Amino acid sequence: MQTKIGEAAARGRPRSETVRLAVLMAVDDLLVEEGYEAMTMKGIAERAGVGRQTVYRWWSTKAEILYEACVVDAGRDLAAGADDPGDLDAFRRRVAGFLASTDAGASYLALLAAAQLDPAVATLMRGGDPVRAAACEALRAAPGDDPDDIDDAVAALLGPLVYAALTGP
Amino acid sequence: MQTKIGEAAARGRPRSETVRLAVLMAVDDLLVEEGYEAMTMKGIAERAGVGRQTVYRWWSTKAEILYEACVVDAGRDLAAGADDPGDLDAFRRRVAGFLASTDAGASYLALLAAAQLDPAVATLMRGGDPVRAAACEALRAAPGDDPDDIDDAVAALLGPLVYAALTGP
Amino acid sequence: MQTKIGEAAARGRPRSETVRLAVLMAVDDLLVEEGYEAMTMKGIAERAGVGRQTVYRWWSTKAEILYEACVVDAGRDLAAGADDPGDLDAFRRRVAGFLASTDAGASYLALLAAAQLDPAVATLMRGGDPVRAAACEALRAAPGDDPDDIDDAVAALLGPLVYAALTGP
Amino acid sequence: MQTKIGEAAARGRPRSETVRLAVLMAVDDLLVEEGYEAMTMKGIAERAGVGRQTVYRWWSTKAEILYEACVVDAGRDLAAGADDPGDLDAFRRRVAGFLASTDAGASYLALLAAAQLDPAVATLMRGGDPVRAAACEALRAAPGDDPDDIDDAVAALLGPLVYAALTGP
DNA sequence: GGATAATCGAGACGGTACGTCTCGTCTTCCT
DNA sequence: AGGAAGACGAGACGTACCGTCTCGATTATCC
Repeated sequence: MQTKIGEAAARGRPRSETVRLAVLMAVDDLLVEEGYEAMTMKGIAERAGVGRQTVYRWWSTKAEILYEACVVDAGRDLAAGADDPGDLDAFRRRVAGFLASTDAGASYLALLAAAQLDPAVATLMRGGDPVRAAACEALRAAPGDDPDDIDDAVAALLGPLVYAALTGP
Repeated sequence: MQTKIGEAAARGRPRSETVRLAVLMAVDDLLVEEGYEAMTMKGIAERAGVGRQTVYRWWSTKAEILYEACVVDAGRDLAAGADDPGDLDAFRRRVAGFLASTDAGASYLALLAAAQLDPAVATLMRGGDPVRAAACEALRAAPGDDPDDIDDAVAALLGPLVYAALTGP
Repeated sequence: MQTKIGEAAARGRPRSETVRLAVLMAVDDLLVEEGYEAMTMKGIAERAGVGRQTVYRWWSTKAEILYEACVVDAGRDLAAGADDPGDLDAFRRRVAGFLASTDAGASYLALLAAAQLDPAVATLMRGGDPVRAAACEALRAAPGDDPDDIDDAVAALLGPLVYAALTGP
Repeated sequence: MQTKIGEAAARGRPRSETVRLAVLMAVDDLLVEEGYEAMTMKGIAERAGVGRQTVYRWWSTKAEILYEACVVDAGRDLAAGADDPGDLDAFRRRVAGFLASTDAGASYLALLAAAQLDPAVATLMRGGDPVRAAACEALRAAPGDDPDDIDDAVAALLGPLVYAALTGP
């Protein structure tokens, strides 16, 4: 197998995909078992059976790892049905299910909360919030006049769902 | 009269109100200056000019301190206007201003987020959420039929406001 | 009851002899039970059933308390037999028994050690070492020419006994 | 050949000899400057320019560090002359000089005292007392009949010297 | 096929917050 | 005034995790 034309030749041992997946799974598991606050870089490395430096080589913080683990699954879980692109009520039900019942939903809520407490995480989430992106798309596809302020519309659509998930049991 | 009847005589040196206020103010200041995540019990004690053990004697975690600092101000800032008890739009504006512009609002958002990441904080907030309490009261006073599910009604009322505050700038 | 003529009238509540004895007994007990290092002012006060400030009012350190508890008993235990003032072998046996078998002996060894580690205790012991005093008296009463250097003579007399007690089981 | 047969391959970063020596020197210095009682694990780490955890990784207590610093030097300082193996008076002079004038001698006296106050230190010293070991060897080499009780002989030999050093200026 | 280079597991390193302990002082009420 | 109770500022305790570093071992590409 050859390297793609135009790519710098990758010298040295290539990154282990096994390690990447082991870390992402470890983060998912630990979030459920211990919660975000109790989760540590040390614990993640040990759970994944991986050296600590190896984790730091590819991610800077636990939030970054969780974000990567989250976006992969969020696309799948959220766009799952993809029933009627214009049905906002169906989208609402899908988001509610995502937040309440999936690992990726729990990760997303944790990241949303962490972004509130740590500016570094806020920067991470600012650009690529997968749920917000899905909401924007659903709003665009929905019939009716485009709202004046997209932010208000998203808040009206997602706000009650997210609030219920945050304060719910 | 020296001590109230039925009250145990207070033995030993009484708790210093000065210290209590210094700690609450320190927490308010540090939350604004450094953020919740960077705030530490050590830092709070030093900022308040108080021994570390003295802080631990009265509060277990920074969340507990912040909660006490928050509820005191929340009642004042939130119920301030109290213009028309039945005007939900006025209540919405008041909450939006509280979340966006007051120290107590910032504390409240931080606690809401921290509750998502730390089960201990969740327990703390479960019982006495001052904003939720105000929302329940506003809903009760508003004209119109009482909603079937109070939780849904609160989510519809506060959700967009809180979501906007969480994801806003 | 009246105050003695020529003495300043003792105003206020007089010092409680009960408290003094309770503290001295507590120190003796705690030395045996927990050892000198583990003994604390707080622990002494609690064991004696006495306020902490009350202990500090009359003594500055645990060494001072132990010293007072020691000298009272040392005189009794050491001069007990008082058989033949000139018999150095009898004195040796008496000292060995004192160091090995009495509470006051244990206290004395602890103070001797503490003096080595803490200059404040060293100052305390410099002046009034009860065992050294007894040894000097025994040497003076013994027949034979007075030694040139009293320090050497005391070291020759007490050294082996103290060393054995220090390193013994 | 890379690793000796039967030896486990040393994994991870090897222990820093620089750190070990820095800590031992810091202990020696602090004992002289501040005394044993005032010496703290925190202070040792700071003086050595070393993390606190690094000290705890290799030693449990300040006594353990001092012991390691002491035995290294004691062997050198004590067996230095080694003039006539059978000359007990020469040995006495060597020990007296060791106790009075060397850092290792001061460390030894501090450990001897600490062993009296703290059972953990006593256990540490019980096995490997370097001065006692030297004394046993000197006695064995000395002409004359072997004593009935080695403990008595050591006490007679070292007792006066140690006692003088303990109570001296 | 040997040199080069980046990855991996392991773990020591300096640093810092944790929550607990005792210190010695203080402030209150009670006797 | 003495004494018991207990809050106070201060600071060391031993532990945990932080992020960095330095090892030996492994696994790829390049010459």
